[in-house]
Amino acid sequence: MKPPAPLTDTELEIMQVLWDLERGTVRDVYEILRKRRQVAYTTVMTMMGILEEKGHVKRRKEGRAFLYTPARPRQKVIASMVDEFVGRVFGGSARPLVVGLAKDRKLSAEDLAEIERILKENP
Amino acid sequence: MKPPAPLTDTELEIMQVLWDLERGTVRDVYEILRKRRQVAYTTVMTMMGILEEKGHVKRRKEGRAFLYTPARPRQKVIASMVDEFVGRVFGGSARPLVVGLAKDRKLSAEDLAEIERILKENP
DNA sequence: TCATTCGTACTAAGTTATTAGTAGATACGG
DNA sequence: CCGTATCTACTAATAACTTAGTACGAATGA
Repeated sequence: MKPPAPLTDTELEIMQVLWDLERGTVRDVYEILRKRRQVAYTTVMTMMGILEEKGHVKRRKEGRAFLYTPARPRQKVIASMVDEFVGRVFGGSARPLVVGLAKDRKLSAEDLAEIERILKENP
Repeated sequence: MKPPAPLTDTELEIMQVLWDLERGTVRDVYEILRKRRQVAYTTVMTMMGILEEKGHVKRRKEGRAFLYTPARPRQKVIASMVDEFVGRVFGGSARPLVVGLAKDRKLSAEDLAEIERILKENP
């Protein structure tokens, strides 16, 4: 059960759609993606095939087409992406990340309150 | 003055060394890098040449070799990497990022206090 | 002087990611 | 039944990234 290879940009883009849908066919994903940017149906299909090979999604036949479902919950995958990012960019410490966000005014007082609430709740 | 293309992994690795050193030759960077992992001198040189082409570093002749200096401060570059990451992974909102960090206990009460202090100081 | 060291420029190979086209099977509408 | 649409599998082309080798000039030192 080792975690799959990290998601590339396009892979992530498709996974986000799939997490939102919870499940979907190539066509489902394609129809959503094409609203944002030009992309070919077969491109989406290729990418979803790759996601399946890499273990990011499971698929089963559903009528004529495959129905794809995320293999791991969004939260877990995103968390490991954050870990990787923090490791690579900040040497593993989240503190300079949030400090930087605060200095650049990317965090509000409400965000702060929310963090405080979470830290209190999960002691 | 457009910001250069985003840093790739190896580029970032070298930039981190260069920001730490403030300036350095290929050999300086090479000697530090090779302590962490196997790498060829010419590989480091190639990468630093690419960093120069991309505008991430400046260089000038210093005796026989080139002396490289970062073109932009670490803080700015890292901040735009964070922006890109937050945009790509969290749709642009820093809140779910820090909330996730808090839930995963990657933030301490001290970190929280530091954020609070910064938000108060920069109103 | 002459071999060695150091540094650069140039070249190249291997990998991965991304995008999409083609061919063929299957289903479906009329 | 036949043409069209849909879906998959396979193939391909391009680009970027990473790594490192080769060639050659300049300096060094014995």
